[in-house]
Amino acid sequence: MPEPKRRSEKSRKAIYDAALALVAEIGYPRTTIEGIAARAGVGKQTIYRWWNSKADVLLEAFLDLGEQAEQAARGEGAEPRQYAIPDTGDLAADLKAVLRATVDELRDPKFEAPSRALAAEGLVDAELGRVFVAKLLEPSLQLYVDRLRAAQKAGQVRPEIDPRIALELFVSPLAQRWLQHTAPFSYAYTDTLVDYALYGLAPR
Amino acid sequence: MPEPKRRSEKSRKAIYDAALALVAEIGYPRTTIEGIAARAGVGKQTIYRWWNSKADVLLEAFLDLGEQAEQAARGEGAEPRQYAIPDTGDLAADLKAVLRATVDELRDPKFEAPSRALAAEGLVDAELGRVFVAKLLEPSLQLYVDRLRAAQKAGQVRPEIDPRIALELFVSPLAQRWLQHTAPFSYAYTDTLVDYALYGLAPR
Amino acid sequence: MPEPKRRSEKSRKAIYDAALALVAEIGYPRTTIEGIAARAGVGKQTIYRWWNSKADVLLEAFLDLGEQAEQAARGEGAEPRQYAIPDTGDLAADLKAVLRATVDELRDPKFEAPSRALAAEGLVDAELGRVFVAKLLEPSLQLYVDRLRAAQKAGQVRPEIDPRIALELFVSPLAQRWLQHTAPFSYAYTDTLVDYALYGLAPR
Amino acid sequence: MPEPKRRSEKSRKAIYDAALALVAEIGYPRTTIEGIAARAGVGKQTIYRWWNSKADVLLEAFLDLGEQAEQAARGEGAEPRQYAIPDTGDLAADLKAVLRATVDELRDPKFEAPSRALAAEGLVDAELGRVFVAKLLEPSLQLYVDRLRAAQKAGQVRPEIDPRIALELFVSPLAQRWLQHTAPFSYAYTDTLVDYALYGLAPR
DNA sequence: GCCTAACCGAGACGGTACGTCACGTCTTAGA
DNA sequence: TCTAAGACGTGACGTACCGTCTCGGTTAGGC
Repeated sequence: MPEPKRRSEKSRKAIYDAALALVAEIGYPRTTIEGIAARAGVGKQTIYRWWNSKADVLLEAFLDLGEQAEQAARGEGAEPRQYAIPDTGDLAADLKAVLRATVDELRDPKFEAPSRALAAEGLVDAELGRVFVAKLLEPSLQLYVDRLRAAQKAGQVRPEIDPRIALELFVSPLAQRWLQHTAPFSYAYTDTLVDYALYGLAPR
Repeated sequence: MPEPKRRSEKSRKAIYDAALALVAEIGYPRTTIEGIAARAGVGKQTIYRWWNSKADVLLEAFLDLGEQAEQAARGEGAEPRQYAIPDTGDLAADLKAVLRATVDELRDPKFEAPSRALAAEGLVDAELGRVFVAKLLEPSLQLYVDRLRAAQKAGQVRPEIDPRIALELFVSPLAQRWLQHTAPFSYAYTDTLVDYALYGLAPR
Repeated sequence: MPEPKRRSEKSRKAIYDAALALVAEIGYPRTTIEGIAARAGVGKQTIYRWWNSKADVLLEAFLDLGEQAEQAARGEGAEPRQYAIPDTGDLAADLKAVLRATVDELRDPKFEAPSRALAAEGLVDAELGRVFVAKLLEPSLQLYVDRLRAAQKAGQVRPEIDPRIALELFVSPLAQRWLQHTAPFSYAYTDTLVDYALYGLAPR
Repeated sequence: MPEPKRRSEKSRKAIYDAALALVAEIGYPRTTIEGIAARAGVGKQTIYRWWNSKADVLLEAFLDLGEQAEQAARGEGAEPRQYAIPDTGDLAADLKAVLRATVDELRDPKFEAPSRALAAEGLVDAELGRVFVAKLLEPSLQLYVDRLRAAQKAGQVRPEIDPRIALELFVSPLAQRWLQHTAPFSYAYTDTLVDYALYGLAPR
């Protein structure tokens, strides 16, 4: 039970950097705790003192990366609620815009390696999966819930629809194509998903 | 390089059995090639001669399991095309029935451990992922394509709909809930997915 | 490369003991590094960290055995130069006595297995052979050189004789009989060697 | 229990060649039975059928090499008893000549690698050692016995001398210097050995 | 402003599994 | 019918990391 007050901030950052760099460079499976420690110029014990596994390290590093990005964004723009889904009144357009942005983000190689690795590890390591979903996935999904509820109020979505399920109609297909490379994804694809989801497959 | 004609069928089966059993008993990460070899009563080299990795072994073992199951089914029933989606004329009912069956199957612990492990490994190992998708995923998805095309002919699905994308509206959400435990799944859930997908979120 | 200061003395001793015991029990060829590690309760890496080969381990173990024996002898006797050849004035008698003692020593099964193994390995592994000769053989031979030089001063050996060559006349035959079992050896044999060497084969 | 009548002569020769070549090229320890079989273009079983170990193969190959050399010599010269020690009446000169020839032979790299390897293996493998000594060593030594007995009859060696021991005075030192590299050897050295042995170390 | 307890880097340790090599046995295709 | 080819179970190799454990040194908090 270490004393967080004495914790070295410099080492913590160095470990995050080393972990992210190694996963990007050589992939998650070949990234080792010894490698992270060596790259960070840190003793192995310093890692074992504060984390339980390399997945743990990477998860925190990735969360930290997100926070930094958020703070950077918060810093320049005056807008405090950066990460909400826009509401122009046109639900289809708003969803398409957000999904297109998501496509761009998923293609950023900087995010791809660690998030794919964490997703994979989360499938097998239940505890990590729980944290991964709670910390990274659900907050994003909640934004869709909010936007869909607004759309319900505006009469653009049927009132009996459960937004938490509804969002999966377009989010999960994109996630699956990304994670499993089942098929390529593009703006056209996400646009189509939104149209299909909103207007259904059956003739109207 | 090795000569497949001289391959020992007994060893191959024993390796399949051992791999599946170990993954089920102690989980994929703690399953080792040495462990599989020992359990199968086989030399390590016999595994390395025919497979590249433990994921490879497990994938083939799982495919073999599927083939055996299929042959068993083919044996008792007279029906040669066992694995098609039924077509009663009622698309919604047919899809709901198939998804309910899928829910049951995904809950079978015998299938859960290896398929979850393979899915996870496929996310990170591109080559394995490709094979996983091609051999296990796509054949199943093709059945939905067929059924949706039939529905289009019957006028129950709009003709401009792309069935390969349409099927993702209900298949991917289920897959994601199963893989990532983002939320529980049930018959009610899959029924809802089918309804949402067929009739859309927007008011009709 | 490793830091000798942090070296575990306990492990080192345990490895020496295990190596000597195994060579004595099952013979050198069937002694393995894994076996030594297991017997010593030590990780294989701890052996590979400090030695290059099992021959290396055994050589050091054997040298250590000699040092211990020497220290034990030094401890009880007051004589610091324990290992010189006695000089009673009678060269023939002195040499015979030493060679008889050597015969006894070579028959000690505790020394036989490792030293025979090291000698054999040294024939084939040049580097090991060099060390074997320098650390084990030459120091002993030097004692003969000293004794023969004293004999030269006393007029018992012709002054033009090279002691380093002369000693081989009785040492090498004994060594060869021991190593290659070309013929049995006994006190009578070594006595004969000394007589032949001192007085020559030709009539006087 | 194989049937020697059906044995393939071509394979036998090919195995000898391969074994000698490999030992010369990569050394005895890195020579393997699989390597010999591959090099000889022969199945492993063909080796295991006729020999017990790689030392066995090498020993026979080496003996065969000697026989070939002998037959070649016998072929050109008319002299049937090629390998006796000459008797010019001058024992010292005869021995010096033979030892000089031996020095030359020991320096021949073609013989060095296999004979050194066999000697080493013979130290540790008792059965092989026995055969090595009986087949290779003793016949040569017997020639010295014969020559020394002749010298005794001629009054050049004291009658009470045991020739089998006497020969070791000059043969063993040379053997040891060669095998163990304890010191270099030269014509001067072997000449010296003969002089010391014949006339003794003590003043006459 | 000093003391001292903690964290720090470094890395040796007992282990486990890796992927490779060679062993000696056994089976098979083809000459 | 014999042989080359080589797959098989076995076991050791030498390496890579695991997670634990010391070791000095440094560093910051409470006295």
